[in-house]
Amino acid sequence: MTTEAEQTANGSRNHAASHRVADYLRAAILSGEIGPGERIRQEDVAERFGASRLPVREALRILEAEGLTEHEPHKGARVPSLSMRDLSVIYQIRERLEPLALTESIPNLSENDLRELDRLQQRIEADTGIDEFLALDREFHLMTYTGCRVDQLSMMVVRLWNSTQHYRRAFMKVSGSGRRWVINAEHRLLLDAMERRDSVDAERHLAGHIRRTRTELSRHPEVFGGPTP
Amino acid sequence: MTTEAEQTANGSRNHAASHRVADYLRAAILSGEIGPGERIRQEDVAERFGASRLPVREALRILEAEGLTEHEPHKGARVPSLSMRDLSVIYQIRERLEPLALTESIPNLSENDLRELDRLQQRIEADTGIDEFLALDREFHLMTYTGCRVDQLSMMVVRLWNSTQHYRRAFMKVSGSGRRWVINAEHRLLLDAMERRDSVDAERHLAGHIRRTRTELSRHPEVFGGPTP
DNA sequence: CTATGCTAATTTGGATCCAATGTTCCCTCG
DNA sequence: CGAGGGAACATTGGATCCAAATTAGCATAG
Repeated sequence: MTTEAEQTANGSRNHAASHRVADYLRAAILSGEIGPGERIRQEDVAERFGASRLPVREALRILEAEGLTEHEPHKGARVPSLSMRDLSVIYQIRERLEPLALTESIPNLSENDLRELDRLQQRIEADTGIDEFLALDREFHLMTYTGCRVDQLSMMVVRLWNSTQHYRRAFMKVSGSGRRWVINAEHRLLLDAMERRDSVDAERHLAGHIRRTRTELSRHPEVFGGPTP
Repeated sequence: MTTEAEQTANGSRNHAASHRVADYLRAAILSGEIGPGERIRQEDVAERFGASRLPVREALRILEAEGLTEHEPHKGARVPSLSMRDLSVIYQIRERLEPLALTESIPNLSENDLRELDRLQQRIEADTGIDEFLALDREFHLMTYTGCRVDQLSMMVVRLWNSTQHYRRAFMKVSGSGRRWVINAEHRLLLDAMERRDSVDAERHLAGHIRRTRTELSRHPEVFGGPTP
């Protein structure tokens, strides 16, 4: 599962233009280049992408179905803003879904995958900037689900990550780096359980990891004030 | 939550043509008119719908993102076939997600909603044909989630129902009507817990209901052989 | 008689053009 | 001076046209 493939939120290597545009826009939204509430004009995208508006329109329909954009007839597309309640429920969904994905994945992970996860965690523990941390953390978690062979489940998980990416960044910026220490410990416990192929234990650690993040997040309502003026 | 609105899998009353076509195709797939493995030709749909191919193309992108169709460049769209494992995992997802949606929903349900649910259950208990039963059962369950105000969660639930609709029909046809008795009892227990606003109990009954259906389903592998020759 | 390769027809993908709707800005009237 | 209306502009939605790719059918050679 390459980073590129993850972004597409589906395993198919469908490289029609609509999908390339969708990937481009998805990346722009995930990177924060396009923030919540911001509008997306079809012609701008078409021009920047060097194509006509048609593939852009199809791409916007895809993103709409993924929940990454909202549409109003004759008004266009914008990135939706989430409320604290929305975000909290999304974390509750993750808390129930991702352990399942993990259990589905663990039997299919190779020893090599596990070594790669270990290397990733070492890079996470190095003192990097926030953006690099976010990217690595995302890569780490999604990689633990690499072995999950059920497309619909992996897709759902990736989409949950996608729709919260912006708020995760805002959260990291205000919550300080004290949490990184906790996160690393939790990752280590998770990795240990995975190396023992102990699904039950791994599920428990993962659910706790997500639940604690949600709790911490709920203490920072200022995350919602900043980027949507 | 009207039946029509449910089908769209999102609360927005976005009645652009692409969405009307998407609704039309979705209904055709759910009703079994278009079965797994079957191909969808753009021009056919456009003609039958009295529009050009463009809205159809956008609609197909939407359905693709919803997992209701697969696409290959220059080959077109088809309804994907699910394996027994896929279906089983989808039921495991439902077993974890729907109880959450129920808990989110229960506090927001009016007394009137509950009475309506009761009437629905009475209609389910009447001895109807399979297709009517499937429609009513779907309406019943989705109605229990009416109070869930988190779009992403309701959307996920509806899509899980959508992607399994065809196999649920096939299952009912082979499993005989003995199960209906069990289903009715489980629905009654669920309704009772909901009327007491006991989320914990309701979650337990719902999870059990879904789990037992999955178990029963796994005893009927012939469901996958029939409709996809 | 079968297999392979070429050609023609079908179907999807993309671009441009036109129509419908929404928005903005300015002018006029109270 | 402010509010309301209208016209010009900007943006999205839909239809038709053309190009690219795949598939199917046929002919020919082994």
